[in-house]
Amino acid sequence: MPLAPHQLGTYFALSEAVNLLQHAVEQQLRAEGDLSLIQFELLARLADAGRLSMTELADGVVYSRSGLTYQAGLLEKAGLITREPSPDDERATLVTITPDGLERVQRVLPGHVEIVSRMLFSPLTEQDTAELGDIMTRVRDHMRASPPRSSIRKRKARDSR
Amino acid sequence: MPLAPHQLGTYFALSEAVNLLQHAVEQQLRAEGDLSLIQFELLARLADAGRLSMTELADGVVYSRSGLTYQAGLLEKAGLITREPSPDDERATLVTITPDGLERVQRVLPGHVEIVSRMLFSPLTEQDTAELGDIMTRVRDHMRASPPRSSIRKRKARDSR
DNA sequence: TATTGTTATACTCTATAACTATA
DNA sequence: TATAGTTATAGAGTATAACAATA
Repeated sequence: MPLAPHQLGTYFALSEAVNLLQHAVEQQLRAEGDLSLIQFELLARLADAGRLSMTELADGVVYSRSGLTYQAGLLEKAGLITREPSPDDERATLVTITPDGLERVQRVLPGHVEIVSRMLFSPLTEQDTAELGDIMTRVRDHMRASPPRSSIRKRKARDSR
Repeated sequence: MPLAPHQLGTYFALSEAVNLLQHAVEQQLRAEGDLSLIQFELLARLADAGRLSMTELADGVVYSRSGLTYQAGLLEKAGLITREPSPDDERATLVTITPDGLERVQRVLPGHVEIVSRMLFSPLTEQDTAELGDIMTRVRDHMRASPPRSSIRKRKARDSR
């Protein structure tokens, strides 16, 4: 089924707007907190959850395990997180945010929020925001429920080893 | 002004969904056409416009000039575009898509469209799509009209040299 | 055997600054 | 002086495969 013309326009506007927003946010995080977007997301998740295993931390960040190890290494070297073996499962590593890490998140959060408010929400009514949230929540849940073919391929390839 | 709770949820759903979609699209473009998303976007713009200067090509792709030169170098080496000096303005470089480049775009387009249809649009009604398009078009135009502070800083820095 | 995580490695991408040439 | 584009270079991010250790 080909895309209808209005679908194409919707897709382009969506991609372009999110790219512009992410680009602006990356500049802000780098300037005010010396953090990449992914590092901020990891810290924000930890600030919310307190302590997570590497696998839990990777969930939702769409990341290879080695990539997460790399980023965790940077954050640990910067003193923003600590890693320790889990007592429950000795294969697992528990990641904890440090006071410095919390301080860093709090430092960049106002600027982050200000940009998102100004760029994304300022031209929207409350009803727009609610509709957008409803639509994108449905889309996200749909995507999470039906993984792309690449994941299926990977699972099949792994299964047939 | 802090974000209202429902704004935060909207922002997260939006970011996460677009990230998942882009990740899937990148896998598909790489697998079926050996192209990065940016290379595909550049080729698609050229397929539509036929011939563009480097500056025109950069518009909308949010890219440093050197980054565009790098990507154009890759595409030219792959035989998908050609570059030639402009007769009108000898500083400018005109970029043209080759028959091979067009063929490459056409090769990956069906898979691309299929993924976007399945991941983004399949859980949406026509009205959802229209609303999403309307909202994101407004947001995108707003972002384009009011550039982020970093651009202002750059202009001011340049002006005061 | 499967899972958790790390390491080694190679590659891609991106940004900055310096540079050339034209307007 | 400003603009179009390239180059050199350095750093960051990413992915794959091989690996060790535990479940």
